[in-house]
Amino acid sequence: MSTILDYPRPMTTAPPPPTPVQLMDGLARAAAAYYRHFAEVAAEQGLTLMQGKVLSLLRRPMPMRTLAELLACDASNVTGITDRLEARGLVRRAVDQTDRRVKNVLLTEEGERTVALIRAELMSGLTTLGQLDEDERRTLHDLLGRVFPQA
Amino acid sequence: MSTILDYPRPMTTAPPPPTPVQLMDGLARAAAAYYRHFAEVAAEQGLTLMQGKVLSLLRRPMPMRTLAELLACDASNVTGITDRLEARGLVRRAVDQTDRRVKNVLLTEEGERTVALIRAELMSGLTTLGQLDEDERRTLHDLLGRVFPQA
DNA sequence: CGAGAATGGTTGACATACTCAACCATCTGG
DNA sequence: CCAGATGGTTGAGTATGTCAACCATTCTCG
Repeated sequence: MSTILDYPRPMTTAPPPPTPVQLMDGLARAAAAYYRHFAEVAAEQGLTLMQGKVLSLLRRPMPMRTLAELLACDASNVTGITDRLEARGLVRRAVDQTDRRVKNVLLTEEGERTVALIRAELMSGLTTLGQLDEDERRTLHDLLGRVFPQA
Repeated sequence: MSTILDYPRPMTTAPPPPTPVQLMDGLARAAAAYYRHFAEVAAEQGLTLMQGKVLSLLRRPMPMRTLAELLACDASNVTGITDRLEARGLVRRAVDQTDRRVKNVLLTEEGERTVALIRAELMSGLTTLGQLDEDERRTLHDLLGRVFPQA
């Protein structure tokens, strides 16, 4: 059909580049799909999306305030989420010894187990990731890092 | 053999490919950053993340049920969100003529204006996207499409 | 046709997420 | 030592989210 619109391009068939709008749509779809998957995985452990997020962030203990910044939400919100996680025995508050205002949140054994399950299920559910070869994984990682720079 | 999809790098230093875990982390960071940005843009219009999401989905009128599927949430949830959007005059319910059970949600003029602002601000805020060249945009779009296939 | 099942949407009850203002405890800098 | 900054909690209020129960309409099939 599209015989007329051709213009000189490399011998390999290069599809037309996506418009910025299409790219933005792609990002939106990807982000939505990621969180849909994450929410499902968290739900398997009886957790909400946010509870799963917090557990995932706790690779190392960190103050409530830091969690609030990472989640981009109010500190009082973190209080509530942490309350519920603590009530389930997945998390613990430990008063910081150098600054007694600070409460460090850390995973309990049970919390470690749960987050390990979540991570495993998160990976095994995204089978498409495993279908990328090394170059593609490197490229995707690099491009995402450039579009969404660290911090 | 896919020479055009590679971007230039010195032959000697091929950075190590990211581990699956690192890649998953990259996806998590990107998704979080995307929604943080989206939420900020929506907030500029006095809207929540979900309200902004719904407006963005309404490129064309669609039944409540379809919205619920796209948002991956319960239909009764969509009722609430639509109620609030309708109360602000951004959206309207129209009974479908072929199936009178169905209510199609559509943007009002005001809703169109608002979503246009959101889209514009969403783009102009992500300046990093504009810094990718054509090949990189094509590659990113392609890889995202493969990791998160359309429906 | 007509009775029952299926579907789209709303309502009500309830848990969670989220923000804001007010507040206490602790720390920090003159 | 005191005034202000900082970390966290509480309380009020709204939004989001699920579930069960419920109409209205449509579909299925005897």
